[in-house]
Order: sequence, then C-alpha cells, then structure tokens
Amino acid sequence: MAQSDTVTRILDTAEVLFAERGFAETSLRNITSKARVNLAAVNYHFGSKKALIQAVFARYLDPFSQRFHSALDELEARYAGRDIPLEVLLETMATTVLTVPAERNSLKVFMRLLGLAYSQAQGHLRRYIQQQYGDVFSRFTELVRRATPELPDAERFWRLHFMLGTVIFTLSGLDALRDIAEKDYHQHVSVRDLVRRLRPVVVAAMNAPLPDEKGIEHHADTVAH
Amino acid sequence: MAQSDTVTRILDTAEVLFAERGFAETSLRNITSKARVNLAAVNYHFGSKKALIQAVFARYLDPFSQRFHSALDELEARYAGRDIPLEVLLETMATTVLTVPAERNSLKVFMRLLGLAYSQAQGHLRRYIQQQYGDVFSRFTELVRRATPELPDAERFWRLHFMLGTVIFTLSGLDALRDIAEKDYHQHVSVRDLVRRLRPVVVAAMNAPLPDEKGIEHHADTVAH
DNA sequence: GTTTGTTTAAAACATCCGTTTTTTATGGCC
DNA sequence: GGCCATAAAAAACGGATGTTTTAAACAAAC
Repeated sequence: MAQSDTVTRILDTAEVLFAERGFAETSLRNITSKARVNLAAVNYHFGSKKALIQAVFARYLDPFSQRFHSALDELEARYAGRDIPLEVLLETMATTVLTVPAERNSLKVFMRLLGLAYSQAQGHLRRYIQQQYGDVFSRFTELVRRATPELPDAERFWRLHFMLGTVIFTLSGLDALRDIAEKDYHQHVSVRDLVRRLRPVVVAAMNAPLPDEKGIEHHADTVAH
Repeated sequence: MAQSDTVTRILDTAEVLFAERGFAETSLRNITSKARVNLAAVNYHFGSKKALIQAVFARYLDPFSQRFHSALDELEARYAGRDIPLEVLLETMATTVLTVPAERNSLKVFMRLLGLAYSQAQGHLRRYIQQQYGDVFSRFTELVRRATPELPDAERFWRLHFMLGTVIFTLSGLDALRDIAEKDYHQHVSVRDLVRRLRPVVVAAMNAPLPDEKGIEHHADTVAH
C-alpha cells in the first residue's frame, strides 16, 4: 500500500523546503523528518541529494517542456508559415509557465525554484537544465527571432534575458514584495495581477529603441543640460 | 604592524568566495585558509559568520549610501524644486552603483553579492539591509514618484521592482550569460556594454502604457484572432 | 622589567551533514 | 509453509562546520 508514496512525500516536502531556504540550507534530515520518512529513503530512492534536486525540477519541467512544445506546434499550425507576433509568443509562454504549477497550487514554489536555479552556485543544476530542456528554449528563441527581425541578434538575446530576469526575480521574490506592496498600498496582489502588470512592461522593453552607438558615452552629471 | 590588516584580508577573501559560491557553501575554514589567517580570527574580529556577511555588505553599501545621498543632494540643488527627469534619476543611480566597486575593481563581486542578498534565503541579511539602507531607497523612490506623476503609485512600485530585477538578475548572473553570449555571438560583453543596452530598455519599461483594466482577461489561445 | 590589553595561534568541542551498512518488516509467488 | 525481491527502519561512519577555549606572542604603559 505504501508502495512508493514515500517518493511523492519526499518530493512534496523537498520542493517546499528548497524553495523556502535554498538547497544548501536544507538538509536531508529536514526533509525526511518533515515528510515523516526514514532518512535513508532519499538515498535509496534517488541516489543522492543532487539527484533529488534534479528530480524536483524534472517534476515541473517535464510537463512544462511537453506542453510548451504542443503549444508551439499549435501556434505554428495556426500561423502556417507566417511569423507569429511577439505578443502571442510571450503570452503563450506565460500561460504555459502558469499552467503547470497551477494544477498543484505551487506557482510560488516553482518560481522560487527557477530563481534558485539561476542564482545558486550549483553548477550541476544549470548544466542539467540546459542539456535537458535547452531545445525547447532554443525553439522559442528562434520563433522570437522571426517575430522581431528588426532587432540585432545580440540585442534580442540580451533583452530576452532582461525580461527573464524581471519575471523570475519578481515572481520568486513575490512574498517579500507582496508584503511591502500591501503595507504601502493596502491592496492585495495576485499572480494574475502581476502578470497583467508585467505584460505591457515586457512588450515595451522588447520594443525599446536601440541603444546609442558604442562610442558615444553618457554621464549622469552631464546629461541634464 | 600586522595590527589589523587581518580584518581587511578576511573581508577581501570572504567577499570573493561568497560571490563565487554563496554564503552557506563558503566555510570559515575556506576563508581563513585562503586569507592565510587563523580560523578563530573571524569569530574574534566579527563575532560570528552572520556578522562577517553583514560586514562584507556594509563595506560596499556604506560608501554607496553616502555617495548616493550626496548625488541626490546635488541633483535637488541643481533642479531647485523642479522635478528631476526620470532618466536623470536612473542614470544617477546607475553611475553611483558602478562607482563604488569600480574603485576596487570588484563590480562583478558587488553585483553577485546583491543578487545573493535577494535570492538567498538568509532572512537576516534582507532585514539588515532594509533597516540599514532603507532610507536612501525611500528618498530615491520619492523622487521617482515626482518624476512620473502620471503613474499610479502601485504601478510605479511594481515597475521599479521589475527593473531592479532586470538589473540585479542580469549583472549577478553575468558570468553565465556572458559565456552563452560570447559562444553564440562571438562578441565580448563588458559591463559598460550591458549598462548601455539596459538604459533604453529600462526607460521604455517605466514608460510603458498602463495595463488593461482588472476585469478584462486575456488568454493566449484566444488572443490571436 | 614587569604588567596589561590586544591580537594571533593551536587545539578541542559539540553538532550537523550526506552517505552506507545492517537489520527488520512486507507482500507476492511457487 | 518457505523463498525472494523490495521497501522501510535503525544505527553507524567519516568528515566538515561554527564556535569556544587555552596558550603563546607582542606592543604599550607604568
């Protein structure tokens, strides 16, 4: 009966603790005791702590990758060769990202994990994600390239990462920001709200004018004449 | 003679290791051995590892806070009551942030530390920074408020944090991004480059049109008619 | 020259870590 | 019944961590 909901209990507990405190600050003893599971169970079922971390990510990223591929398939079919508008691409990505964790009410956890994956030193994680899910991202960026032919390649690369930073940073630090926002503006903030606010910002950022030429330098103390 | 360059050696070594691997992943033995200093010196001079971490931040943030106050003083004097344009405010902040670590050739370290301060769980750090340097940030946001009177307060709050996310995320993950960028676009990327690219994006994001009204919902799969 | 306060050095302490090993239970199959 | 693979539980291992204690060096003050 208890066949292997042990595995699920470990994953459920681990993702929450990881999201709250980070990987290094979360010990296997924290996880197993809170999950009411034997300490050795982690190494038995997953092999190591590293593998546990990767499994936590895979549980989100596998369905995400699958759904996102399907969504892009649909889009390409619908547009039949014509370029897909940037707004549609961004919107599709957003809804796909939001769909997966929504089924488990764990958007906050998922976003926090994404944030950790980037910022944490953990080299093995970045490598794992890159080689496991790099192709979905490549497919997406290629479609974005076609949607923004006027942007130089390097500029588009950086702007995409700028926006990735905005979204991950905001949604992963959501709790802290939400506290401040609600204290200062007495207004509840839902994730839907935030996505609504993010949309025009991201679009405007992607469509911003190109930066000045390299040679020309501006200084704050000479710009206001 | 050796009076207390021990303190400096510890700080110099600690900030580099912290930036490279994070706080939890850096042990006092790592620091003290690399700094060729006795293990007990950290607890003797700083009291604890937590206090060491805060001291590392203070060494950057104290001069930053001081300079930024002066810069804002100058601006307010120059504009003598008139509102300071948003671009000038942003530019001033940028140059101040860049100035402090530039004097020690440690911009990368500083940015990475800022990123860690946000993303890492370390509750004590956020609290310390908030209560120690919250007033400079408040002063800045108030000036931004006057520079963007058309923005609703909540909207401005969120957009400022969006942009904070962009900058910190990008500059703190710089090394990883730089690797990808140089591999794909065979082009060296300096921090100056990045700041140049960031400027129009941030300005456009702050000036983006307001989001749709709350009631109206958009879905990716119905938006492309 | 001895004393005093400060800094460094060395060693020990208690605790926690990830992992491995050993033992015990469980349930399907002949 | 006995057999066996699988899972869970308990115990132990080796090592690393932050901190504390004890001892030695050193400079300044008297």
